[in-house]
Amino acid sequence: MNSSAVVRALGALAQDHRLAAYRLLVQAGPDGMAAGTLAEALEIAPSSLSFHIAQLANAGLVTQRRNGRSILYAADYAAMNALMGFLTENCCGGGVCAPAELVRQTPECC
Amino acid sequence: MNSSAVVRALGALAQDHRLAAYRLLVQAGPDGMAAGTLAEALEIAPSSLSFHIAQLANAGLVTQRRNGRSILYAADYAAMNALMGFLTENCCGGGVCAPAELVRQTPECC
DNA sequence: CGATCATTTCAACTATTATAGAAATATCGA
DNA sequence: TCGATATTTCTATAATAGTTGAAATGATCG
Repeated sequence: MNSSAVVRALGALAQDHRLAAYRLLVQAGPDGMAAGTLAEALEIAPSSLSFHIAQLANAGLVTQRRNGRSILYAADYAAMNALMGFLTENCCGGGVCAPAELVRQTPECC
Repeated sequence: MNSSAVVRALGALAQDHRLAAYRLLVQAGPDGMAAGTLAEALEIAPSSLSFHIAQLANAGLVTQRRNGRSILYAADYAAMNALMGFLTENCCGGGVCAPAELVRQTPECC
């Protein structure tokens, strides 16, 4: 995960509706949630949800798949791990901290 | 750290120059770096640096103190810890993961 | 196939963000 | 105090982001 991907991921999460949507998806687990359900839960217009969720998807933070007429979105836990790794791996000049250990100890789901 | 503070922190980091500045400060350690030094390292105008660093400071990610004519900025590791904690603490419905353990195992510097 | 449902794309507008240069503020050294 | 240095604030401008409603796309069901 390079700097520009990290900026995109951080920017994707740096908005009320998108952070809320992402957290709903994280809680929803691997099954994910339909776009319409998300829009309803967040109380925003379907087109707004589409606009925001596209940014989360573009940043690689969520995946999408079709199920009948609905499109289900789900959090990508691996991307979250990579983001967290990047934010820690370069700290303290790289010497003192042990980011690899840290990530390894993180449960697979997040 | 509430949702709006997290959005502010993520937004502060979600920009090339600011992410680069923040990482320089993280590497610089507690002594920090002068505003002018940062502007020079990032190759941006002093006024631009001032604009960006103010957002990092407003988000609570960096601290500032005066040293002679210079103003030294330093990364606030506690804020970084809080941000990381928020991003993990609500995952998996709160049941499966062990974020408290995770944070505790993180070295104090990051 | 035609009607319906779910989602995305488009268009138009408003608000926020990023940029650079000039002016203002604050500190230090002579 | 005066001049030099460091940083911030102000001003103006260009670019990006967020919102809504309408139209278009894609998939299902009768």
